[in-house]
Amino acid sequence: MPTDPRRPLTLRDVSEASGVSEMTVSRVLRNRGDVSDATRERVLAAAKSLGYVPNKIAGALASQRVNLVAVIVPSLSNLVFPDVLTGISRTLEDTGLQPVFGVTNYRPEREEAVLYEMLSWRPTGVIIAGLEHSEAARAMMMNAGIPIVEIMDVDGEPIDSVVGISHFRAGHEMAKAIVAAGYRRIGFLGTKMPLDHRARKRMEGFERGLAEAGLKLQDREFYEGGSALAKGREMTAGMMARSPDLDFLYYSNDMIGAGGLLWCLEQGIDVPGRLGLAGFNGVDLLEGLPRRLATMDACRHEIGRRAAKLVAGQSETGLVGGERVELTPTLDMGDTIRRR
Amino acid sequence: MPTDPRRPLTLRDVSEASGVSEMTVSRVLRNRGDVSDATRERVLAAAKSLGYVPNKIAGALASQRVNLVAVIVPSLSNLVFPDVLTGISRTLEDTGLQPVFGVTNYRPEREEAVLYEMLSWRPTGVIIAGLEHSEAARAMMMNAGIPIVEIMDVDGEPIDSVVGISHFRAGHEMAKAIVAAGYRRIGFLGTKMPLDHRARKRMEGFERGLAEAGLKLQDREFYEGGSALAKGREMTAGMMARSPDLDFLYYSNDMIGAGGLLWCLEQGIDVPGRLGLAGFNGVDLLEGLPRRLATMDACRHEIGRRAAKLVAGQSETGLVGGERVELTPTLDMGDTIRRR
DNA sequence: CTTGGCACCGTTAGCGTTAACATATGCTGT
DNA sequence: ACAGCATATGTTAACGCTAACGGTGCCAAG
Repeated sequence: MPTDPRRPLTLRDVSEASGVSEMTVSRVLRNRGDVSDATRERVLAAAKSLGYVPNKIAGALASQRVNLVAVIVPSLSNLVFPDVLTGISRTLEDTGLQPVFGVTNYRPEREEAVLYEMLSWRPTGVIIAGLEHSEAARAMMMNAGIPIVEIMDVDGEPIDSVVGISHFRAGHEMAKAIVAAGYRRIGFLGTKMPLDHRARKRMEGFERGLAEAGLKLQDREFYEGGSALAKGREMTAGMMARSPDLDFLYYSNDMIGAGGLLWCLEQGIDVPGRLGLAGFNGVDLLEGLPRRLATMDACRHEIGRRAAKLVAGQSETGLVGGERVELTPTLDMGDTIRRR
Repeated sequence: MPTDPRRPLTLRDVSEASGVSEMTVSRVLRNRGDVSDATRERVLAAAKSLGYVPNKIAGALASQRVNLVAVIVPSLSNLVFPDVLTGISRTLEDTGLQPVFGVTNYRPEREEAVLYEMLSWRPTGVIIAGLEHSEAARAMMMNAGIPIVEIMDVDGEPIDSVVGISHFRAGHEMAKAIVAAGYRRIGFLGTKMPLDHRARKRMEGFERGLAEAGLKLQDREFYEGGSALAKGREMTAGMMARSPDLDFLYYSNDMIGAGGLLWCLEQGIDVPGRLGLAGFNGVDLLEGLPRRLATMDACRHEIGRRAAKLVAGQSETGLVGGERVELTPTLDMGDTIRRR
């Protein structure tokens, strides 16, 4: 542990070193109120030479203001979230607000714990993934008296503001596009995560879309754990062996879709003629595959950006609180859905 | 913004509601000191019904203890960091410590700002990527009087503890393996990031390894921005057009390596016979490619885990501070380096 | 010369919690 | 019965900072 020579530095040390009151030092360090240039210089020099770092704990307590924004996401392995966080981080960069991330691993009790912990730091706002929370979590957010922005998903009752896409509609649109392209015997491959509500809603929307065309899923399979690309391969092989007459596979994310695509190409299957494929997310990581997988953009950066703007009070609609921002995911037909 | 009915709740509200002193409430909520079961019940019930959430700002100020750990990384787009953060997050989960993430975008001035901001919350420890920091940043960490753990890289002078791998050595080992496999005309493809010190060190180690065998790089190319997979493709095509006699390509990360691999396979190039390929990172995301790219594991989870243990004071060596943990990346020859 | 205003800086009183100590109550053993 | 101790609760004084307000000196206008 590096040097901790004397007791921790306080404003008083800087004030003594520069011969002014603590209040003046505080003013200088926060750029607030009038201070002559001469004293400002002196104070800054003293602070620097001492290596003083303000104590925001005390500052926040005294001023009742905290520049932290709590950001709660289920996972960092799912490629979607790092992107959202990046959007948030970038947008907050020049607002004086600082994001504080917490991860729940898709576990409601973890979410509750992380939320409690974060609220106890009295952040300026909360950005949290999803609309499904425990009763206690909802109650905490309702009572916090700060802006709450639920992100990713708009299918449900928000606590305050919400920024996201309709996953139900995303699935629904995809189903319509697939049916319109003439595919009829459709299989679904997804994750075995009862708590991933967005994946569930996409599938529900998808099935609804099929139903409207008088169709239903011919086969489905779910996986958990392991590398998505490899799983996509395996599951595709398995499903095509089991249901060889399928003419379309809808994957719940791009990674398993890419695995499936690679497998099909190796097998010499005619994609998209004999078999169509689609994923979800618009993971640009995957640009550069032999063929562009059909997908739907989840608007990850934009979600992060808009959510951050909302907590920063820079709403693009001028409203305050209770805002609903539904973004529209664009369908990218790629090279794996045939054009008629 | 959700209801903010009355003024914010404090310990006093809970104490009045339960008919005991604030101190007793505080004791109950922290599980510290003796409280009779009867009062404990009463206090908990009151706190719950009021929806009280403790104010850690005040608590931290009074107790001079903060359960936050500052975690500073350059980026979240680079697949490596989400993995490290996941390791940290998981390890800290049952220590009562809470990670607080900050992102610098590889910009030293950003790093300095984020660090200053985070230190001003007086965290219990700091986990920060890399060994290269501005003078001011180093000074801040030296004076913070808390455990500092620099991660990812061990090639340099740590401030306090360090957990990582030697990127120089990683490059060096890879060069030796490639040479041993009989390749002689070698090209390098990497990122154009002067501030990505680890990539730089890998390349230096790599060149040294070649030099020791009397070889040098025949060609090199650097990219920035864009999708890594697509870039890998493009750059590989470009380089092979320019230097058709190359017999090995070393990529600074697995994503561009994968792009290159896909391109080679499409071109019908004999990999690894005619042309060998290798990347870096051991991104398990990529398991499932038609062929397994040779790579070197960066020990991402383990780095996160060990670093978290260190700030949590659970050093695996029993030492306190100033610890150096060098992990050994394992070389995975995959299917893209020929075996003799 | 006064008056008012402005620029600059200091004083006072908390912010909500906890450490440390003080007090009250019951119980044990002799 | 009463010291002696453990258990259970209360009281007081910080923690380091900032909001709010109060001076002081100086200058321009009346």
